[in-house]
Formats: sequence, C-alpha cells, structure tokens
Amino acid sequence: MSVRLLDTLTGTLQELPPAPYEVKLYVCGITPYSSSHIGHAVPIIVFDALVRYLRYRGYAVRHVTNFTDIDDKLIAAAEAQNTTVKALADKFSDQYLGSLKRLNARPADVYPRATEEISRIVEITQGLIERGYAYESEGDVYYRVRKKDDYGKLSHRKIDDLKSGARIDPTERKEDPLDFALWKGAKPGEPSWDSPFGPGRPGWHIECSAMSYGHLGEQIDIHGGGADLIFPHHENEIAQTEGFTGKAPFAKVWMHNALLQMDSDKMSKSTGNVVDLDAVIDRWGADAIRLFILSSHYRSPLTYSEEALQAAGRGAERMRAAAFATPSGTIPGPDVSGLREQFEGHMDDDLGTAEAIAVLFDLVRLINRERDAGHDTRAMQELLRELAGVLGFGLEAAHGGSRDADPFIDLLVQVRTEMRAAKQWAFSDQIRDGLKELGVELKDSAEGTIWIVSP
RNA sequence: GGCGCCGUGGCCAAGUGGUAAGGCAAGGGUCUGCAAAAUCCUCACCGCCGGUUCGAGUCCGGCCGGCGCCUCCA
Repeated sequence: MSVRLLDTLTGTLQELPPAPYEVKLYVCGITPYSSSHIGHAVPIIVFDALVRYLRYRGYAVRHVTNFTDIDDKLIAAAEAQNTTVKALADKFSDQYLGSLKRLNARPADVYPRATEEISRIVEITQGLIERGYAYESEGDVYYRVRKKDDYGKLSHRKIDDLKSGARIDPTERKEDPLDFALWKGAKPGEPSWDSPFGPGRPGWHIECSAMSYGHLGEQIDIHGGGADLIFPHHENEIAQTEGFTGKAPFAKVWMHNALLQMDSDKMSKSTGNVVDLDAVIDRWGADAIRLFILSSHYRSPLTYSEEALQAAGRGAERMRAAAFATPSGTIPGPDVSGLREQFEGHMDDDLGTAEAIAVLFDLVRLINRERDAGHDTRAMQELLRELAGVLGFGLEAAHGGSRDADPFIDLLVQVRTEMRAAKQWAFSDQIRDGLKELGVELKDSAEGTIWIVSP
C-alpha cells in the first residue's frame, strides 16, 4: 500500500505516486507581526510528521514554507511600535524559527519572503491582467472573481452564497464586492515597490501563488495549512495560480489541519485569547506538545488544556523511559516487525498518527514486560526509537527552565545513594522528599537512581 | 441567513457494517527498605428517537446539545 492523503477539494483520498518520487510540498507559513501562540504548533508538528514520514517511506520532499512579511497588520504593528516593517518581520520570523526548532521540527528547505518575491508577484499579476482575470483600478489591481467559473471549488461555496457576506469597503474600487486585491496602490508612509501598475505592495493572497510557482513550479503535490485558510486564502490562491498557468489542479492534495480550540473560546490573535508558544514549550516540553497534538487526527479539532498537556507529558516520559531503559537480559525477545507494519499501515492511511502512537505504546508495554522477564529488548527499543523519531519525538527528558542546577542535583543523588548503601533510610528519604518538593523526582532501580524534572 | 463539523469510559482520544485502540487518572495485586517506576487485573449499554440490515458507534431520517468557516487568523 502507498501513502494516501485526504484532499479537501475533492473530499477523496489521493494516493501519492510510489517512491522514489519528489514530493513538492507547500505549507502556508505565518505573517510575522507578533509572537507565536500554541495554535501555531499544530501545523508545525503535523507537517513535520508528514515530511518525516514521507522521507522514511523513501520519498524526496521539497518543502517550502513562506513568510508573508508585508501586509496591513505588519504595517500597523510597526507604526504602533515605532519600528520598521522589516525589523518587525525579521524579529518574529526568527522567533518562529526558534520555536520550530525547539519543537524538534525539521525546518523547510526554503523560507521565501513575500518582499523578496515582488518581481514574481508582479509577473503573475500582469499575466492575470493579460488573461482577463484581473483589472487595474486607480492604482490597485483586483482579481475578477466571476471570470473564474470554478471559483469556490475548494471551499465548496457558490459564488452567489458568498455575496451576502462579502465585505464592502468603500475605499476599494472593485467591479464586484467579491473581487480581491492583487496589488494595493501605495499610501503615504507605507512600504512600496515600483510596478507597471504604479507604486504599491502585494495583496494578501498573491504572495503564496508567486512563491509556490517560483520555488516548486506550476503544479505541486501537496498544499497545506490551517483549515482557517481554506477560504478565502487558498480559494484565492487556486484562482490566481490556475488562472495564470491555465493548468489544473494547482495542488493534487489540499491538506488542512483543524484548529486548536481554547476551552470554549476560539483561540485567535484578534481576540487576544492566546497562549504563548514558547511558554508552553518551557513548561511541558516538545514531546508533550507533540504527543498531545498527534494523539488526535490532524483534521479533528483539539482543545488545549493544562490537563491534556500534563497527561501527554506523562505519556511522553513513559515512552522515553522505555526507549532508553538499560537492556537487562540476553534471552531473545519476540519478533516485533509486525508492529512496524501496523505503524506504516496507519500512517499510510491519511496520516493516522493517533493509531500509530497507539502502536508505539504497545511497543512500550512490550519492552517493559520483556525487560522485566529478563529478555533482550534491544531490537524493540531500537524500533521504538526509530518509529518515535519518524513522528518527530526527540525522546529527551522534559526539562523545564535552565540546567544550572544539574550538577548539584547529581551530587545530592550521589550522596543519597551512599546513604542507602549504608541503610540510612531516614536521611535518604529526606533527600528524595525534599527534591520532590522542588520538582525533581527520583526513581531507584537496579541500575541506579535516575531523576526527572516534573513540570 | 449560507456552507460544514462534532457529541465514544472520570479526562483526552482512535475507530465509517461484524459485538469498542491508545494515553492520563482511579481501585486492587506483584516487585521494592519505603516510595516512584514497571507489570498484571478491574472500569464504556458509543447524545436521544425512529429506520435500513442477518448484524450499526459505524449507513439513512428526525430531535437535543456543542462548535467552526463565511471578516485578520495556523
């Protein structure tokens, strides 16, 4: 069986061509105008798991993720903070990449920025004008939505259903309220670039058409992003790209992750109802977040809660402990190659990470059981580490805050070990209890004492 | 108003026709100086009502209850 992914546009499972094959993947990135929140971790982790799995399956993957480093929000934020759009965008782009790294996600192969793709944006805009899909209007350029007779196919909307909800902005000079801007004429004080349509800047959706076209070509395999981008962003991208190239489909598979919910309220930058991503990583660790997110299907909405993260943190620690427990025996353990096949079967089926993780925990239990029985668990542990790695688990001990205290903790543990050897139970328990109150948990075993920091 | 999604054990969450994965928590046993960890055992009438079927959490209809998108958002 090969890898199958559900396509938002057709609603059907699409099979990837058999490997070896280069998968062209475009994942919509962020507009870097503020800090990342926990919701951003979802696409980061989901698409990281996808890329890792495809590579594990023998595919080459060319992964492109953009930064939309020019738009209204960025201009407003720069003005409010008395800085430049570029400085602000660079700052939050770097921050995003830092968080991504901390989440143990592999970076994309290319991170194009809208402001570095202006010539291609102009090229596509011009092409759309020539083909009748766009028109100039007093320095702006708009996409003529009604010209594209399949407009709405991705979000499954009829153009006339959209009309009642369309935004009417009196400053815009459109033929139809549904038309959207490809190019916005410059306003005083705003960053702008020269173009055949006059000085200005790109509209919101055109940059992604330009960057996927420029870095991946006219047609791509997978286009991904959050479900909130289906309309209007991706709908408009299709209209732009297919209108420009005359080729369809723009993407063979449209892959959309469901959005993370915040208890009852929607998490959204616009409402301020957000949880800072780096703070969550600090507190729970990358693997806990990853386990939390990949424990459900990427198309099912998840609700963020401290309880859920805590539960995931404990599960991640259990997985890590089994992966690195010292093998205890030499009697051969059972053959576990069937578990690898199960894992692949679930992942092949539209990235069934939840079931794949269940297989991992089956392996965990098997390892612990066989180890207790004095069997050789090395092969199973290797398999666990490999498959956990395919999902992007770093299997590092959760470790909040700085590690400055480590040598002192080690010293205390060492002292306690000697006390235990001398059967000084009261003193050794005092050390253990005291450390526990400070958030350091000790675990004694035949191989010695290990300690972990509990979140 | 238009389009769409969801409702599975204390919590989270898989599962699209054949008598319910997994994680966390809880209770009991084993192990351990004690503890933790580990392991074993226990714990679900799948929102409600009809229908289709030999058989439905899984398909169809209705109802109730949550929610998303339609506007910046991953």
